[in-house]
Amino acid sequence: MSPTALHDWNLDPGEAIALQKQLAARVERQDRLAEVTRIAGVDIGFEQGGEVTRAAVVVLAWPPGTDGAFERVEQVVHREPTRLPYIPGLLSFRELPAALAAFDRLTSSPELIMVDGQGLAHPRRLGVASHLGLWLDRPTIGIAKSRLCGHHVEPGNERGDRVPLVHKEETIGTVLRSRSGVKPVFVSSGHRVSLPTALDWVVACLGRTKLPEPTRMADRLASRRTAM
DNA sequence: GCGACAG
DNA sequence: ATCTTGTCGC
Repeated sequence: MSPTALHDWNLDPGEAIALQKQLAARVERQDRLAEVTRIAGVDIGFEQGGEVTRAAVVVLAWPPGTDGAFERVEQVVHREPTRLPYIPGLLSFRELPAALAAFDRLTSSPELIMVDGQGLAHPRRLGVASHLGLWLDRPTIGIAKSRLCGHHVEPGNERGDRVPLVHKEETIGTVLRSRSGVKPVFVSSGHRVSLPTALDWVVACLGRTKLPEPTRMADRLASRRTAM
């Protein structure tokens, strides 16, 4: 475990859940981000039938060019043996070790990080985006392609339409129709970014695609076999 | 006890 | 997440 590490990663489910409850109290839900000039996108993919975990981090320059295109400043792909199976609610324990190794190899310092997965929209308010933000002590936003917990009505069918995601009397995120006619995405605060601000950034990074550019590019790097 | 369940 | 071709629609 590194000097700045919050905890060890070799925990059984019971210990992991207890740890999440402790860490959740340390997640900052208010805005506390520096001026943004670099935005990172993170995603994890698997190879060899799941035996190998592949973490991808892409850093884009902000703002995009006049043509709307984002300049790719840096990218890192890290592979390592998969350590745990997927357990709903404990995703970060399976994916973060590889993601952190990828960040260790990153030379640039993005002021904002967008993660493929939930942030506060988690049963114990510690989705992978929040967990990563806490560990790196950096602002993060969670963008998931499906729901983990909470309830919501169906958002309008036009790009930009949104409805709140509520869990136990609390608004934990926003269900956003990022592209008309396509399944909505679930946006939530990760760490040091409020929900309104998180939504602003996601919308600002949206092309004509469903996913914002940072995670969309990380997605391709993590899932495709071809070098990009 | 019976469902639900990020990636 | 991943296994996988063609096909429907803007």
